[in-house]
Amino acid sequence: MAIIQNVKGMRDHLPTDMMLRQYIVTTLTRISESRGFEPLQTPIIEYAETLEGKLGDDEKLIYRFEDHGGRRLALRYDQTVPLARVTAQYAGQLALPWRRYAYGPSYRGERPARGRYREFYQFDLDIVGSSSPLADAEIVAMLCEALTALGFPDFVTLLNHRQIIGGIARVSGLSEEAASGVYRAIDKFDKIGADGVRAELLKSGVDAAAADRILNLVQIDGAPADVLAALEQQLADDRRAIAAIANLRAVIAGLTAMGVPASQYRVAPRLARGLSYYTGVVFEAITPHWPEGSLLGGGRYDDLIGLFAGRNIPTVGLAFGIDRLHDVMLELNLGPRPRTTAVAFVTLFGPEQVADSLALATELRAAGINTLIALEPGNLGKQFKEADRRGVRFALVLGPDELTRNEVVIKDLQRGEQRSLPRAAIASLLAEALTEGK
RNA sequence: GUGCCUGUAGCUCAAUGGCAGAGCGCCUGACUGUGGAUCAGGAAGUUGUGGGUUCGAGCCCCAUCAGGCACCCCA
Repeated sequence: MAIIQNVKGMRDHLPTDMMLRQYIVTTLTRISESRGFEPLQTPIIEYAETLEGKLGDDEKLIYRFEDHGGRRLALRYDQTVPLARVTAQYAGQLALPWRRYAYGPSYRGERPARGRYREFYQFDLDIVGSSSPLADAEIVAMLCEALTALGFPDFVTLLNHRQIIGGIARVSGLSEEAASGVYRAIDKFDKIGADGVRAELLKSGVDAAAADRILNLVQIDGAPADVLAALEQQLADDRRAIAAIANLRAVIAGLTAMGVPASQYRVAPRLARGLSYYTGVVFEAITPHWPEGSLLGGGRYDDLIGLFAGRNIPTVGLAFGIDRLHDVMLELNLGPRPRTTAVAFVTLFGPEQVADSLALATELRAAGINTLIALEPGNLGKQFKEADRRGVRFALVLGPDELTRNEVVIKDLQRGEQRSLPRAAIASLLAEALTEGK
């Protein structure tokens, strides 16, 4: 007996969901290509060794297996490590800086929950081979542009820099080793609050004075310029943090020059982000409608590609979580909700009219109108019902009367209006209705 | 990976340990050149799966699978 069930954490995406998902991907693709980003696709399967050693603790979530030839393989954990591999492998062919986008599934053997799946789709944007703050700004600007285009009413992009967090840890007298526990604790600030973070810090061995200092710094809030000025004062002794603050200032200047509204981003010293390969600017977008975590996030990782390439290739990138974007858009009722891909439904009046009706459908498709045909001639009521149920807006009838007059009956099932028009006029009328609908 | 909650028709959910039901959806017809509304009828279930307790289990117990929540972590 066959098992009729999805593998844990793996989902089917039925047409209704797919149409919204494709809208999201199409929107992101358009934004990417408008800035000259180029598409890349890599295999879902990599050598396990390629993925190992880049992810820290998360490595235990990698799906590993052996193929028929005894090779140690793994399903990709994200699209960033494969990008690093490609950049190193095709170093001679890729002109840097290189802007690349990629869309596809990745796999993590986590316990599934809402918005968290073992197979999940990401849309990645990266600028490979530039350390310019304008590269960081461009990625963040695209993030804001994308969420705006998708119709998100109230998202905020939180910005921070790894060396600001590092500086906070260092001026609080913590070692590099203790710092990672600090990152994890402060990253939870929005979830567990100041007291919760304090408790976590104490638990991970930070003394009370240092914990208070950290909490103090991490809670600095306000306009980006003010936050950075306050941090500059507090972290004056830490050269790396000061450089990071200057870097963030340059990024923000870029955002302003690129026309990103100031309401769409904030500097948040408490933002840490988990992935261990980030080295510079980090950011994530949050919305009150998704308390479970970030919608998407990214940052600068200047060392990762070097592990493959053998030379330093600074890179900044971003990953949209398509599954989460889709789930939130469903809840907020954002984006279009087509029920079908077809605009017109050509009925089959009777066996004698099949050939003419199919020819009509071909004409419409040639004119760019997505057209569905009935498969059983006769019983128009049933055919109209099918068109309506499918959510196709226009039903067309080519019966004996219409054929002698060289006309077509077109019924707008949405409005309930029906007209008989010259056959030649149908395509342009449908095309018109299409553009009006947008 | 740990703890807790849930699983009944396609969907949303009822059913004190005692005959498995409703609404929506679906199919047929009223309506052989027209969908939606209305009316009439119909199909639909191994109660996630496998064991156990009981005269009797959708309900209680054990296991297992899947989903959700909190940890952990992250998209």
